[in-house]
Amino acid sequence: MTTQAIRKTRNPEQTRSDLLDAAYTEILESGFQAASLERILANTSVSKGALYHHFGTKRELGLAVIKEVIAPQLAARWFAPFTEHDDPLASLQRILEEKIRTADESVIRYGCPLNNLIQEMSPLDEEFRRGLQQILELWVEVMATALADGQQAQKVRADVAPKEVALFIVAAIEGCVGLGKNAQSVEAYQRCLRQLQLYVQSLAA
Amino acid sequence: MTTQAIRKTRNPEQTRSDLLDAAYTEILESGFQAASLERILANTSVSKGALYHHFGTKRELGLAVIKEVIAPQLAARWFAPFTEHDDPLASLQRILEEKIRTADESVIRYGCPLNNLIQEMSPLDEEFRRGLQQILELWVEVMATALADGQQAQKVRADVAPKEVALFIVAAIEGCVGLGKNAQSVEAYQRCLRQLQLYVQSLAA
DNA sequence: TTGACAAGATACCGCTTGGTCGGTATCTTT
DNA sequence: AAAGATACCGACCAAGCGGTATCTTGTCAA
Repeated sequence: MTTQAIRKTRNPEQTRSDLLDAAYTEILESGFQAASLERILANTSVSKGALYHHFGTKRELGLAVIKEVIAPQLAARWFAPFTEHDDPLASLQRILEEKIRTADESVIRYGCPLNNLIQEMSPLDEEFRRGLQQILELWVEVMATALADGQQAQKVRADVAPKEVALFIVAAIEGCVGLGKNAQSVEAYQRCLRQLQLYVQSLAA
Repeated sequence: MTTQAIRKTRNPEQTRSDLLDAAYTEILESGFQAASLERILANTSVSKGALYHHFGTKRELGLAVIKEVIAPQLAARWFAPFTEHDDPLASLQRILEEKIRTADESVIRYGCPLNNLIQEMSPLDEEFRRGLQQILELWVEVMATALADGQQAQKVRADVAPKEVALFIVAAIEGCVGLGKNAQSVEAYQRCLRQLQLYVQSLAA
């Protein structure tokens, strides 16, 4: 009875990836709970049947976005640069400098996707929380290791506790993004990160 | 036709205040968008008619929660202590110490109501954003003034920029709460605040 | 005592939501 | 080429949502 077939050729991986991308955007704009499947579908021209073929529930889709979109994105933007040099403070300063330089409307408008989901979902869904926590722990660990290495190389003060300081720096970063987001001010975000730079500088041996 | 009248005696102010309290809790637990009016009503035994007599829309209720519940609460817990002494760093250390000492499950579970609403609502509703921003600006201003006073009293390093540092400290606080919340760990929250204490200490003249 | 209005009650509405289901088209395997 | 599995389609559904309309009742000034 039903006439269908808009998608002539099949491409399940592409479909799945399209859904993840659209879901990521929708979640970034509206949060997870308020994210509308209909809107996601409208932005992908994927049918509801296809969606529910790839993901069992909205929740599964959300979890997949965390693992397959947000985690890699943050890894590329924040973790990777640490492995490049042996002076962690210089690396961190460079990362922060880059963030300050490239700060624009889009970052300030929707903030950090990780932080957004933490505030919204971590008290409501244990599996969401674990997914987000995994990213967070990796981030802290990468930074803590870098700081410890820096201590060995005599470039970081001996009295800093790598794990604690790494935790604090991550917290400060998320805080800066959050404040910038509410002020809707790229400049406030930059001023906040500048103070973080000064703090990082104070860790030097 | 309708049999009614559960509330024998009237008390409009009490009703309003009950609604604000219940809405505050519901928003804290579910976020604003996912907050259910029906659930708020169920927790107050107030009727829908009464709710819509006091508040025109759900949105108005949310804005009232920000102005009449969250703002005073934060003022009492974070701003007020500053006015008590002339050494801002000591005041801040004392506040942080207090937060570390009294940190418990409930703080860690739902996080900071201000930060929650910022992440969720500030990109979606300009009036929400302004309401939240007002609280934020007051907070930063109180702290910046205290720092500037501290500089006059030679208790704060002369090279710190009061406004910028105040902004950073607020960001760091929100960040610490956020991380503790996702880790669901009072201890992580405390460790994070301890590093903030060390930072604050480093501002001393 | 009464009239007017504020406060509160409840049934109802349109709409969106996440999710289901029977069916079809394409791809892979044999 | 037949068969079976995978990918996809879209109409449909119950439930919950915020909001409205119409009503009753408590309060208090005149």
